[in-house]
Amino acid sequence: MARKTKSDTEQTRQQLIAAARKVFALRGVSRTTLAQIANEAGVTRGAIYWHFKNKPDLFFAMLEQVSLPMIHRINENLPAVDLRDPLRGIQASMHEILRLMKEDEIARTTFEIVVLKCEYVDEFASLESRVIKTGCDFMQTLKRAYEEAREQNLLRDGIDPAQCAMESFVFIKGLIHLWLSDVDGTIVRGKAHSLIDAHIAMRYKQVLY
Amino acid sequence: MARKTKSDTEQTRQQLIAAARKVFALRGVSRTTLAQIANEAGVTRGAIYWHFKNKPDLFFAMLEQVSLPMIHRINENLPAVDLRDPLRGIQASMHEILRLMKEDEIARTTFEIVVLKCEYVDEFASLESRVIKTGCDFMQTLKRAYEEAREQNLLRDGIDPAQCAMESFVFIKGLIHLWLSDVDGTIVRGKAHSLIDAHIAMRYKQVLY
DNA sequence: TTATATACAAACGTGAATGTTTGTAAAGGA
DNA sequence: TCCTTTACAAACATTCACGTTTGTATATAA
Repeated sequence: MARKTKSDTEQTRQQLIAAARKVFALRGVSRTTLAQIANEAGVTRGAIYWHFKNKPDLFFAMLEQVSLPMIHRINENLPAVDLRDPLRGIQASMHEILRLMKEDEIARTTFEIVVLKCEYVDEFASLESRVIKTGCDFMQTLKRAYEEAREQNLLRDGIDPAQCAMESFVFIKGLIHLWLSDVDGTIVRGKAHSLIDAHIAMRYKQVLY
Repeated sequence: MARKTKSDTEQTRQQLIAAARKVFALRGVSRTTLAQIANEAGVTRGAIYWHFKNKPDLFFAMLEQVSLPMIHRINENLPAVDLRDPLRGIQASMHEILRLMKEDEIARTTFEIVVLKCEYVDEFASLESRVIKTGCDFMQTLKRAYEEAREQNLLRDGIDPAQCAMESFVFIKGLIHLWLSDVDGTIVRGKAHSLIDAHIAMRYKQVLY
């Protein structure tokens, strides 16, 4: 077979990842065969075994493509938006997550696979701890923002920043799951943004709107 | 082979369901083979094919065993606990869910499978809509409780009962997922109950504790 | 008591996915 | 120009899970 140039090679790799994402989302990770992925990418299994060790390896390569830039984009919204009001930063960060899932098809599909089309066992069990760890980092950032809000006397009395941060994390976790499950968009998707606003509004000392 | 009496037959069926639950939780639904389940139950695959059509059929039978009584137990806590304070009813219902997951191993394992060890595709895609539907019912009940709370002037100003109900549903969904993911219990499990209390407290007109 | 249906066990056949090996045409270096 | 390596395709061998069929001992009904 015709050997490709270096950029062609990388393109094949990217096509394989894209094909894997598509088939994973359609058939689920376990039920997806490497032949299906190869077929979707217009190559044979030989190409997969050249670029990746096996299915889990391809799976994690697919994750890498989105996880790192995503974490960065979400965190950068947190502190910077409005230094005088950290709650707005949290709010913006949450809206950004939703925006990503709506507009970025790659991110959305990847989320979908991680949440609904993957079983957390054996080689994939490590994914669980990775997700948890990322969540903890996010929670820490949230906590700092809430502490800052309290110092600025914005936070409602009797609210503990750490607990509040965890509750926000639980909230966004649940929201993501429900948003993804609500495929026809009749239950959650239409109201998700205003839900975030309500979630944040409840934390203010006085309700502003 | 020795034919069993009627009660023995039902016992075999229950053993198969218990074995399926155990192996599903360990290996994930897709990777679990019927031979593994039969082996765990101390029978052969012949017994499985006698009692169930195939793996999905066994899977849904396993769900039936817990879903119906569970829904009932959770809902019964909602309105009745304290008619003078519906928010306490919501709170009690949420605590009851946690209690179930902690103390009822069958319920916990089943939750674990549904949340972490199952891919929502093909025959199992219908499970997603079932979960969603159950959630919507729960949300409706929550909404009525919040409306009642508002009529009794317990609810904080500016809170919309429908939105508040959805946020509570999102909260409990996220909490269940994180509780299950937090296997070593260092992050969420120890604080889950107080998180619920904080979630409810934030909805009161004045913070009581 | 005999016949039949029950509740499985055991064996069979089949397809299909995996990992590996072999083949091969072209790219890139010397 | 020639050789080596690359980037796959294609073929192979093996395992394995599934569904089906057949066998069989025994409860139960007649």
